[in-house]
Amino acid sequence: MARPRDRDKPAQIINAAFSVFGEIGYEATRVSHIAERAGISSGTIYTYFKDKKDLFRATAQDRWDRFLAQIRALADSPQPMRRRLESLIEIGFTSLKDALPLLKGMLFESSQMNLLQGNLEELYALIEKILTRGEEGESQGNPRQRRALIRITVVGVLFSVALAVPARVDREIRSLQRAIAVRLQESPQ
Amino acid sequence: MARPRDRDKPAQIINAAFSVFGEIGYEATRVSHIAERAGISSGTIYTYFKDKKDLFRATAQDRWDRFLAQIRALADSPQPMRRRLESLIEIGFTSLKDALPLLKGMLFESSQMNLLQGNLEELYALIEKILTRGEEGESQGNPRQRRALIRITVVGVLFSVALAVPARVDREIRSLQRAIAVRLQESPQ
Amino acid sequence: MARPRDRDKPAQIINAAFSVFGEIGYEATRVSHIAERAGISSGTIYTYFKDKKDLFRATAQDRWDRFLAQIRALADSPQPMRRRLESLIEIGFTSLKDALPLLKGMLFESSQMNLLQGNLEELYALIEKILTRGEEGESQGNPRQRRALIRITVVGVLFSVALAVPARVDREIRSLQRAIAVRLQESPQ
Amino acid sequence: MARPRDRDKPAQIINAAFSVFGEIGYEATRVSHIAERAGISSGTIYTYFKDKKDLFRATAQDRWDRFLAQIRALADSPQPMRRRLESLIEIGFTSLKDALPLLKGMLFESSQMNLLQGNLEELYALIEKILTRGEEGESQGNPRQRRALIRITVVGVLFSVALAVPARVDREIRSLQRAIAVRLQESPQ
DNA sequence: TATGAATGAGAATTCATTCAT
DNA sequence: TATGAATGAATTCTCATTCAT
Repeated sequence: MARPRDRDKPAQIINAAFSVFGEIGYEATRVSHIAERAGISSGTIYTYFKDKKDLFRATAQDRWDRFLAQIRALADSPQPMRRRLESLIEIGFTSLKDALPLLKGMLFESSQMNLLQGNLEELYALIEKILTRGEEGESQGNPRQRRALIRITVVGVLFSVALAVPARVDREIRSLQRAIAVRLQESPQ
Repeated sequence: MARPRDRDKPAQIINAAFSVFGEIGYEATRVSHIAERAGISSGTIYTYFKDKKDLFRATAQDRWDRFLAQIRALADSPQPMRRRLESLIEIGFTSLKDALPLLKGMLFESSQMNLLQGNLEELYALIEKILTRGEEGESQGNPRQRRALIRITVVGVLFSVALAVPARVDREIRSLQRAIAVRLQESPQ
Repeated sequence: MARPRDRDKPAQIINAAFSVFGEIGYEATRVSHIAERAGISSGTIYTYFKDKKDLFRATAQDRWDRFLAQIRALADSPQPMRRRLESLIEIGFTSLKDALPLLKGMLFESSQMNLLQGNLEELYALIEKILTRGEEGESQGNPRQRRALIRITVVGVLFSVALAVPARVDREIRSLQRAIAVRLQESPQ
Repeated sequence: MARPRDRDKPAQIINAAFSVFGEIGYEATRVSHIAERAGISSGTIYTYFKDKKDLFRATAQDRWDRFLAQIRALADSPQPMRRRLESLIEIGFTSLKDALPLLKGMLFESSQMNLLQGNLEELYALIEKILTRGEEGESQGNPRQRRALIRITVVGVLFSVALAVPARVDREIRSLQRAIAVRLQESPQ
């Protein structure tokens, strides 16, 4: 039962980092502030993370991993297409809302862009898989074009929400979600 | 009698700022570096701009103004719809490529988001005008939805390109441009 | 009649300097601010004065010269002693009031004055207590006057010593100490 | 577990500050110089003091507190009046000598002191002349002492007025003027 | 002479990181 | 391991002074 004393400490730090980075952004965030919120001393952070940048990376990765795990499961699920699409939208927007602080506060730093880029690539691939699996027989237009539209849509949704002023975030999410849902139904896609 | 206030100096500074901010981002940019690239002393910058933030704002605004001027002209042009659409895509992607350093290096700072947001609002409105003018008679689906799709598409293109690694920027632009063009032709829009 | 064009310019500058230095102190005064108040450009000041310090010196000297001219005249006047004393006090206090801004604004670090002031108040009170305690029965002249004399003496000693050149500090202290001691013994105080 | 917060560090810093401020004045003092003299890094100063001004205030207050503690004890001591007076003078001058650097270096613009000093010398001489001319026959006490009293009085009046808050300047002038006038009439001078 | 745009040295302060305890 | 005091590098902006006009 006795879990090693500090098994949870990194997670604890990451949670604190997530909220602080999310609230005020990478540059404005003080390591000491994260430590305070995690209920530890700032020195301790350096036991688990190389430096502030590393902590950020770990924090962002942690959230992406959770999100992609869901999408991956979906990509492999035996559900029929239409259901998969609905789930994709559902999961996507829910996760987005959840991870929004991170996206807003942290990813708008040029130094962090690469991080985002890598994760998006995997997401694009998963979505493409979701959208095409089971329809292999039928050529649905140019695949390059399909991929480009996926990219535009994913990125467009992501950053539209990220750019929204806090008071309008929920409304924006609903609005975009509806538009996407409608488009998917319309298109032969 | 004194050296006359150089009318080009602000532009000269803004150009230097544009390139430096664009290359390494707002936070990493040193005012002294901008001065150096502009071939002036750093103190001179403060003759024309209140502080670093003000210089950034002026730089970003300068590029947006050029871009929106083109889009505005287009929105008012008497060309037929199809031609307007082509121009929109043409101008949009050309300008985007031009302003990319700014977008990449500068706008990914949470403090700068508001700036972007305001400018985008006007762009959305202009694009909507371009897409709907002359077709007033026909109700083209839900206007809210149309606006949401415009937002997604504009933001999606903008940030997809911004996120692309430098070596792939041109390819990405071409790819997205083609996808958008095709979609416009397909949709009854 | 045609007075050389700029005969008055130095005086004009000095008057502006007097008022600005007097209002906000030497350090806080900007050369450009003096120029502005004098209605000239800041560069012009350097035609007449070597630098800011020199301008200050000239300004202070100008006022002292006016003041000392009066005192000098008095010292040479054939009036009887009592009349001379009255004039001395009259002139002295009138001039002091006139030159006060200079004294206040320039010779102190204005920002630090409050600090000194507060502490001195307590010191005055303590000294008064020391001088009067146990003699409550006997009214020793006007208490206001006593307090004024305490202030003059404390401040006089303090700043006389502070003004002494380092090599003379000890001598000055001894000299003042002896004078005070003698006075205390003489006065019924 | 961490290096315990050094209880003497603030005092150590204050002592260094006292000497540096005292030697070259507030404005000329560099925080880095104080740190160097205290044998610490400049950053450490900001662990204990908010900023340079706060450090100055603390330094000045520290010395005043020591001084006033002595005077306070004296005010409450059961000694007979004459003894108290002697102690007052003794303590006052000893403390003054001790705190002199602070007074000198901080409360003046050190650069301006010489200016004032030179002018005062002439004023002292003139006043002495006014007070003694025509009375040459009669030896009026010790001339050194007379000069010392003149100095104390002139400087005392000057700086008392300079220290007064603006709203009280007129009242202070009247009060001091009256006290001086009365004293001159009383003394056989 | 006068102007005022340009210069550029100069300094306080912050905060990620280290390391003595 | 945890702590948090200490470190010290690093950067913006001001403003006295210069000098091209």
